[in-house]
Amino acid sequence: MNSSLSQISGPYYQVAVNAPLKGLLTYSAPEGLSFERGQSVRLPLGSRSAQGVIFSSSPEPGPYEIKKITEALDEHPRLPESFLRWLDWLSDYYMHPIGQVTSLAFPPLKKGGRARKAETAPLVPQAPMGPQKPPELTSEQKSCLEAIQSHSDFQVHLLHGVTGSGKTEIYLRLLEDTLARGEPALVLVPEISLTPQLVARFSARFPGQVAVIHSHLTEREKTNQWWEMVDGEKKILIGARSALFCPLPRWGLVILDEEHEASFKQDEKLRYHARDAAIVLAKMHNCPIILGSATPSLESWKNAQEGRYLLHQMQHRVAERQMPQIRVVDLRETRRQRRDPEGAAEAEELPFWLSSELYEEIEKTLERREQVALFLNRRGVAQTAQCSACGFVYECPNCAISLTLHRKQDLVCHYCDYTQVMKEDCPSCPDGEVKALGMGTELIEADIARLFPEARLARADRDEIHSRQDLEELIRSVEDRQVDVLIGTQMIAKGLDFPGLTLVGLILADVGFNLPDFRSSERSFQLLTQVSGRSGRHSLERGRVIIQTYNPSHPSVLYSLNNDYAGFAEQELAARQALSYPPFGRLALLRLQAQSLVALDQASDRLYLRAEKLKELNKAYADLQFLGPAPAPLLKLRNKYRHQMLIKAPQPQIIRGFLQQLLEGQKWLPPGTKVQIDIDPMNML
DNA sequence: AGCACGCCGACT
DNA sequence: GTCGGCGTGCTC
Repeated sequence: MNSSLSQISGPYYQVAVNAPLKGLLTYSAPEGLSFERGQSVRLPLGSRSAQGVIFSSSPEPGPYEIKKITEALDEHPRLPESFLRWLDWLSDYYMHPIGQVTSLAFPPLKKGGRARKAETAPLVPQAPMGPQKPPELTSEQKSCLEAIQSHSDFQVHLLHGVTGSGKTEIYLRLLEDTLARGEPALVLVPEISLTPQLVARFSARFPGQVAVIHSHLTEREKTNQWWEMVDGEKKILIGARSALFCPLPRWGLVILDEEHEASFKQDEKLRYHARDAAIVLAKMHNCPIILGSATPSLESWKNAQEGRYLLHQMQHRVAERQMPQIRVVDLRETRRQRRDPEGAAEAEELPFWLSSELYEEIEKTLERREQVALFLNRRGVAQTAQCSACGFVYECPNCAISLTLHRKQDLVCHYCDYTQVMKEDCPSCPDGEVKALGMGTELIEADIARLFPEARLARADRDEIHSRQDLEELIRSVEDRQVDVLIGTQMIAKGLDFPGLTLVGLILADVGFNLPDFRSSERSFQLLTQVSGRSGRHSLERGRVIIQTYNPSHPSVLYSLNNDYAGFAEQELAARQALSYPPFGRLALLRLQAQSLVALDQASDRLYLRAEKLKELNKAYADLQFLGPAPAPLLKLRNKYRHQMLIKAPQPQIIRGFLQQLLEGQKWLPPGTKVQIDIDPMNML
């Protein structure tokens, strides 16, 4: 589209208003005033005052009683044409009200605007090392960089580099080019890896040019960073997915690191995928976008294989550091040996979750005064607590899942944080006793403390690490070698880079192998690869990784053992194709929610009948399949019952058309029920 | 999302 | 008799 679109002339204007309304609302202009597309205005809405953005104009008022726009909000930037088209795309693709999508392009603090309070501490950490000279590039890095640099227009580049291959240095070089052209750039990373270390590395190279936006900043801090980018005072915006909505004056380059991360998908309100949204944003603004990962999502990998994205690969670590040596320990074998009378002595000594192989490696590593990290993707001391007589399990009253046992007999729901105290006498049978089953990070910590009393331990999980500051402190103490053994969930599996870390143990790779989700295999492979990648990133000596599992022949284990991403992708893509799961075909999830099961069942029945009829009557839906509605894997979550319907089709437009017709006129919905739509869902629970 | 309207329980 | 609980419905 062209700039003539912004030359709109009233007298009536269609405005995207911050309210959950399907379309735009029509307003008139105050006498003598006219507006442009993309301009922000304040207007009356019902009995209150709201903000909106002008999208178009019309000569006719339409069949409503028209109200008058109050005033133009001139301190806000006029949103560029390409940005407005991107907002429109988001609203349409994710089926979310345009006004609510548009409201995300405002700074969090509406009042006060640019007026800034002096910041107490600099948000962008100063690099402790001071300005640094760029390191020499490896030949792999050089050729990737040159291949990317040869495109100045829109192009999706998939940068596939093994852990430690120096992807960040490529980003920095590309940002140098962008800055030299005087253009701003956007760098998106998963919230969890948005640590001061990462920001410091960028700001060391580009002092005074970097702004950050993430969820742990106060509204005032976010607003200040927002304005510094919008006003062009800073040129590089590093942020979590919400930074996409900062209306920069231009977009010269978009970088999205760890592109496979599921956390790029927002799981509430506007359920957008930051990767897909960023690609469309780059396309609208005709600028290149770099997707980086050691384990690309299968969606991106297929796009690269088929030539829609340009693939750039780096298969070696920098400075001739070797990939870690990975050993798989078969826990079935460990258990068999310990049942054997001759192995009984060992069984006395070692906790059930610790193989002698891992134990010995921990011992050797500690003797060398190097660091160990142990990962287990599960918090608490036990998975659950169960009565040995009647099988009773404590369940969360809000979420219908079993509670996890933490220390001091606290039972905690990991979905809603409900807590209660466990009583050892079984509440449901006269003489039963409730005992811990399974394990979690707290148990690992207690056992390691007993086995290695000299070692200094630290635990990183959501029970220990509540704030960004907690995480910073933990990272610093590991960097300063105040910690010998770090025990954690995946919170520490990603992006962290500790020079002294030479042994990584994955306690139980199997957690997650068999979740009711077609992506569980891909997620396991990613986790195994990311976790192993933490080991020996800086030592000349080869890092070591021990993976404990009951499924040593699981493809995720076998392929990550050989560092064979391409092999894994090939077999996993074949499996997906057989079931027409993404990236072959598209999915959407329609979720029904209600306080009562009666209302929910009624809603489900009506939805099913409507879906049947719609599919029958419309040839366009011949290739579309819908499954359910059926109880969601978590039927009850946060005190709401949930049913869901999974919709599969070859193209996303088919699904959207179907959903639009299916939900038309929500009169059929029983009172008290709500519908939620998730396009391209990542979380099927 | 807000905000008003409206219809039932326990309070000065 | 009113104050206020939050279910329901609308916003150009």
